[in-house]
Amino acid sequence: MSDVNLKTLARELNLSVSTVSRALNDSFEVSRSTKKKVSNLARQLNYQPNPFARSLRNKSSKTIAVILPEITSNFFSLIINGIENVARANGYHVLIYITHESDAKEVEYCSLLQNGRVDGVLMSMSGHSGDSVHIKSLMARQIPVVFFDRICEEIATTKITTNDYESAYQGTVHLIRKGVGRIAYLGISSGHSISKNRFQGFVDAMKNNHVQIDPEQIVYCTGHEHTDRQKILQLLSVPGRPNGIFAAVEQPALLCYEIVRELDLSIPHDLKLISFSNLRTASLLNPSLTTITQPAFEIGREATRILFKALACHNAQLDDFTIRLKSEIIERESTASI
Amino acid sequence: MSDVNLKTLARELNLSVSTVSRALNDSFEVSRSTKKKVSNLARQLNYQPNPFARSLRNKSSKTIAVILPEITSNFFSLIINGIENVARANGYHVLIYITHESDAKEVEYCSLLQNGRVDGVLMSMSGHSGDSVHIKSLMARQIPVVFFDRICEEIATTKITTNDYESAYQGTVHLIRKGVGRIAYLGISSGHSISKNRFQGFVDAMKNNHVQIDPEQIVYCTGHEHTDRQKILQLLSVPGRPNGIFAAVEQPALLCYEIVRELDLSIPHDLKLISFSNLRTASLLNPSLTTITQPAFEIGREATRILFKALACHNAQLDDFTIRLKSEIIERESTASI
DNA sequence: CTGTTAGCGCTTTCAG
DNA sequence: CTGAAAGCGCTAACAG
Repeated sequence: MSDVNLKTLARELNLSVSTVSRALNDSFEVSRSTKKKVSNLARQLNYQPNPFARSLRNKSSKTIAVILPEITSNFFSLIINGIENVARANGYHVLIYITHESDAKEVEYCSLLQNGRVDGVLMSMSGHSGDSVHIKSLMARQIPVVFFDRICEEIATTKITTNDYESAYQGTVHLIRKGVGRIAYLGISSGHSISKNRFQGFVDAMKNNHVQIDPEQIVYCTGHEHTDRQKILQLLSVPGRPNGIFAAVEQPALLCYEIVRELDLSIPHDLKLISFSNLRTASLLNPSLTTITQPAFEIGREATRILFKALACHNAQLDDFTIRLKSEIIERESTASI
Repeated sequence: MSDVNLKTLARELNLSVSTVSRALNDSFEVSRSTKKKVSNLARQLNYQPNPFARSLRNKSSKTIAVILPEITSNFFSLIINGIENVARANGYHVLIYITHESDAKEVEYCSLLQNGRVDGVLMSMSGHSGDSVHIKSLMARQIPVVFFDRICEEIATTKITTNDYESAYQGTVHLIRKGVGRIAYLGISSGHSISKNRFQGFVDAMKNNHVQIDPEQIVYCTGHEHTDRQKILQLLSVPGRPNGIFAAVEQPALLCYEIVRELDLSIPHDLKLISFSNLRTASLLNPSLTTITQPAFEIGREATRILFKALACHNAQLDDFTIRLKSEIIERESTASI
């Protein structure tokens, strides 16, 4: 660590520490000429204020935390990109915490942030438990929290997510319009509002279009590849197997696609797929894998903007409302089959 | 921010601040009973030490920074995953800075870190300029820097990367063994050691196997999709076009694959591809897209471990050497054509 | 075993 | 316009 601090500068210039501080902070009450002298020397010695002394004094860290379940999906890394983008533009630093879908880690990280390490938190819940005292306790300490994507409905704050119900509905209709009669649902088992909304969108679309839902063809994946593979294999191996699949999450969709290849089904002729996905390469994967793509970068940016608005107003209470950005249904044109 | 601090605890328990501090730090010189009392109250009031006061005092932040060119590729997000993994296991926090391939931002971020905000830095150079004073200045201030992937050879510190020369060599041989006669090289224009090593591996493999290199078929992409598309189109449109492509970077390979689809070439029969890639979905993309896959997660972990070793020894100087983890050549089995 | 005190580097009254 | 001094919350001598 450098030993260039205010005292160094003050000594060198025969000024007091406070004057130097004021000069660097561009205070009204310091002469133009001293300001010049100070800032010149500061630049020359490459002075950087000690962030901890400053945070300690100002009770503000110019740092925010992102807590999210994973990072190796394109969706979340795009979100981080958006967050970093806005944060840097505001001179803020970004701490990253990955829960790997563990509730316990989420609690641990929240507790780590209880004492001012960050001015605010952006969070996508791993929370399968539905418990949220750790978050409430964070907010009780005046640390604003904004949710993105996997929001927590029971907490009164601002939430950014997508129009999951509508896009699931539209996506299902999309399959139905293609004349697909036996549509399976591929989701993951979790109590997230997101899963619920997507499932409801699927169900309503089916009902409103008088397509029957076969309970056997509603598959909840676990995230364990082996188990999920069995489930999907079974789904696709029986005689009355589906000829369309609506996947509410990306990972099972990819697994499904792999299995389809192994079973040597002909896509898209025997099976049409639509999936929530932010894979940039989805278009390369298969012409029939129509995607419901969420505006990830924009989600990250918007959540961060909202957080900063609160921070700017001396931690003004965040209003309790949900912004739903629109997902886009992207259909591949090609009809090549594999 | 919470107002539970050492003073609060001390007042409540009729102890001095220093005793409370010692008790919480599990010092030798405090009785078992007071330790109990203190830690009980601390837990009860959910006491969290103020990180800034601590950092200011200890001159250590328990935080590291990751500076890297981008995050939305699977490769880099896997690396971050590895970094976070080791950092958290050591009780460290992780700050993220994305340069978006901009040298200026890299310089800016390094300067932000000059004054103790972090104890160490993990870095993958965007540096196209080859300039590295900003990094030297960081190290001059006793902040250890470990490079990963895009290392900076002229800086004397530890570097973690992969055996790029060897795997490029092997990859090329792989194509040659398949009987491919006209092999194009797809890279990006940059002075990175990585690019150089991969290119050299390609060249040497070609020479040693007496396959001629056609200068027309060495294409350097820019990262601008439109330009790159033109270049690749041209490469594939001429009569004596290549029947094999060695891609030293993932992005041009994907672009290439897209174009191939548009041109309706038959893969793998008319064109065999091999590419450096960490796409988890590469196997789904195409059976012929053999990949050279870098151990990204392990790169992240190893770099972080090495950094911590230095931090543990009171910022012991990091030795100047390069660790080269092995990439894996993964060939898809299927022979289906698109 | 415990308390007193000084000081990390900074900002901000309060006095000139 | 500038300086002296206090204090943010913590740790670590030093003294009992």
